[in-house]
Amino acid sequence: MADKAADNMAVAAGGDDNGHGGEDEVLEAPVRGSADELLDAGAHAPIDAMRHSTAHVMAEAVLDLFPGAKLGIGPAVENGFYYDFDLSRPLTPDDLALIEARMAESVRADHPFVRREVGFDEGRKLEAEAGQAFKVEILDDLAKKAVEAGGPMPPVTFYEHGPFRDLCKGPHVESTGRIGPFRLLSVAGAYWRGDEKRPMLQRIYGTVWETQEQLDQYLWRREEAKKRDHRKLGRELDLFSFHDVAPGAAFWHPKGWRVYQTLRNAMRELQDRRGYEEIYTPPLVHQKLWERSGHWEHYRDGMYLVDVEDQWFSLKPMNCPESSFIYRSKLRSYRDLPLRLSEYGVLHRNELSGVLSGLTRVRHFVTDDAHIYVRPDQIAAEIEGLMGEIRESYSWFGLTPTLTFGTRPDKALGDPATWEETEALMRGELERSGLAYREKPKDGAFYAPKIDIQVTDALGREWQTATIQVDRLMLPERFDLSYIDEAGTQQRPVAIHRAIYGSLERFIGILVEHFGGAFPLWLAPVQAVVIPIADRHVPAAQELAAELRAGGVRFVEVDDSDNRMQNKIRLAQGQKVPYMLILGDREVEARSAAVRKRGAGKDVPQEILPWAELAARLGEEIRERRLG
RNA sequence: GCCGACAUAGCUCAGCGGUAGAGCAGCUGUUUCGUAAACAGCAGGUCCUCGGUUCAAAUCCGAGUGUCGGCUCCA
Repeated sequence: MADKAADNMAVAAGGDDNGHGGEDEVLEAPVRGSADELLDAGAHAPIDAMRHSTAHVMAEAVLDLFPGAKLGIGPAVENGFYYDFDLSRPLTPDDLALIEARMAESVRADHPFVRREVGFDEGRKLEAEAGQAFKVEILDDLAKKAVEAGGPMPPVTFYEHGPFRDLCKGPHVESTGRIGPFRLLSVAGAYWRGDEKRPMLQRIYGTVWETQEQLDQYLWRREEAKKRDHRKLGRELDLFSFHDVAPGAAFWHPKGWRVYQTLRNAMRELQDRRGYEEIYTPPLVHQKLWERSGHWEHYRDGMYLVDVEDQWFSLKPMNCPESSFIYRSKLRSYRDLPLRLSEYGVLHRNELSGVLSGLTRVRHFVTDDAHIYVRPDQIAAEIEGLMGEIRESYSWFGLTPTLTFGTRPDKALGDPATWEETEALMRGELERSGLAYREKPKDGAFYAPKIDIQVTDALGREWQTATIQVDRLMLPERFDLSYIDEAGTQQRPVAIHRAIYGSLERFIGILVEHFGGAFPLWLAPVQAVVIPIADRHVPAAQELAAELRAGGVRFVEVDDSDNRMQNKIRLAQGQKVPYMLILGDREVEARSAAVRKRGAGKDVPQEILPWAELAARLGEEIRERRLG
């Protein structure tokens, strides 16, 4: 923990993670895999008791099939359970089927779960004799804790069913027969106690539910999530690709880049309205800047270094230090504030190879970053403005943001009274914003309280997008920022780090999955396809396309292939194009088009609209960023 | 980075010691068609890379790279 805190202390201006991939600086992370946590398998809700019981049954099956297997821990988790094992060989998917079959036998046998409590020494002896080294370790930790607390040795509880016994706090279902329909899902490596220095165990994940219907529903949701996987849709919709010559960096295809630009332009339009000014600073920056910001000392491993004439430069992992150079490029008056500098800077972070994943975890990305320099008395008003920006921009996607307010951690820098003052301001604005928020005490950055933005997508999955931090210390102090107040004296400004989308890459990944590739008209890379029924209708189709473009529908295609109309419809459908406009003799004659709208059911009567009206309607739908 | 799995045509996949296959997409030709796949032909591959075993390797072994599922990390 101490090391971790030290790292964070040194991050200096580096505070704004701005939502790239994730999380915050955890100063007070719970000790993972602590003995208490290990024993208390999280089985509190009734369904969790069943999930945890299923984990026991799975351990029984594994022990049966792999004599000598050592058991790690096996808690209930969201939607299911897992159990960690140390086995003589790697598991294969075929093994899962075998284990499942063996589990089914145990369920049929309907063994009762029996709780047994013994003295500490006897319990430890039982596990030691069984060769369960990990369990012994858990017990020794418990004993150590008891000694430290000056208390007596705790008793040890086991749960037994049939031939199987496990160190466990419970609770469990009555008997194995009470276990509902289950399915083993996957095998993965997991460090013992989450510590990369400890042995790697094999973790089997499974899911179990009260009813077959619930299991089917869950498996369906998994399938649906797979179908919406942005990596798959990105290929199918020709949005982007990845190549081994640049791991962790997307190659944006024309259609993907349309989405990217549309998204960025929407934010630029909002920022113009809100008085932001856009800047651009160099991506390659000298070592001395990173020394000053603290990155050099503590994040060098995560930075891409470039040797230029025997001097070290780094591709920037964040924008804020450079933003401060522009702030300091001239003397600032209190009248200049708030100064809102936005930047779509190209950032590089050398993420570990194993964590890369599509657009959601990349090494090269761009954030809709901004640094807002304000006087202390302007903080509240600025936050209020930011809350409005968040509410508005997320409404473009039909997403409801949830905010998480992280307050002063124990190891915070600076004066607690100042912290409390800032927090009170922020809390007040959170309340007033009407947005849903939860407070996570002590979850702020060590130099600034922060607000994280999360969204829940159409499948109910939560994603972290961006972060707002009210920084009165790091950027202002480390980079010695000042302004001249009414009295002519130097004052420190406050720097608000903020992003709304966070990483554009990640945000597009989320949107692709949220919409399942069916982007609303304003965001769609192909907004309309004009489908001439026969070749003789092609010239009219071109005319219609031109009229639509003139009306503000930028991305219109004419399918003049010699496919039959049916196939053209099928292809456009597969590309999830919002509007198909079909032209045959009747329509050309009347200068109209048959409108086939994406998602409209068969029972909806088809509209035939004049070209001019179509252009006007679609143009309006785009300008208003309607969701369709 | 760690554990495991995977890598064959643009895509989805089959082949698993004996000179590389399908469907879709592509190209060419025919077809000009009324709301989710017209017909025919052609072309397309250092079987991820490097090394090894073997008379013979897409296939077996090793290393590397990338991807996927997790773990750890995430300024």
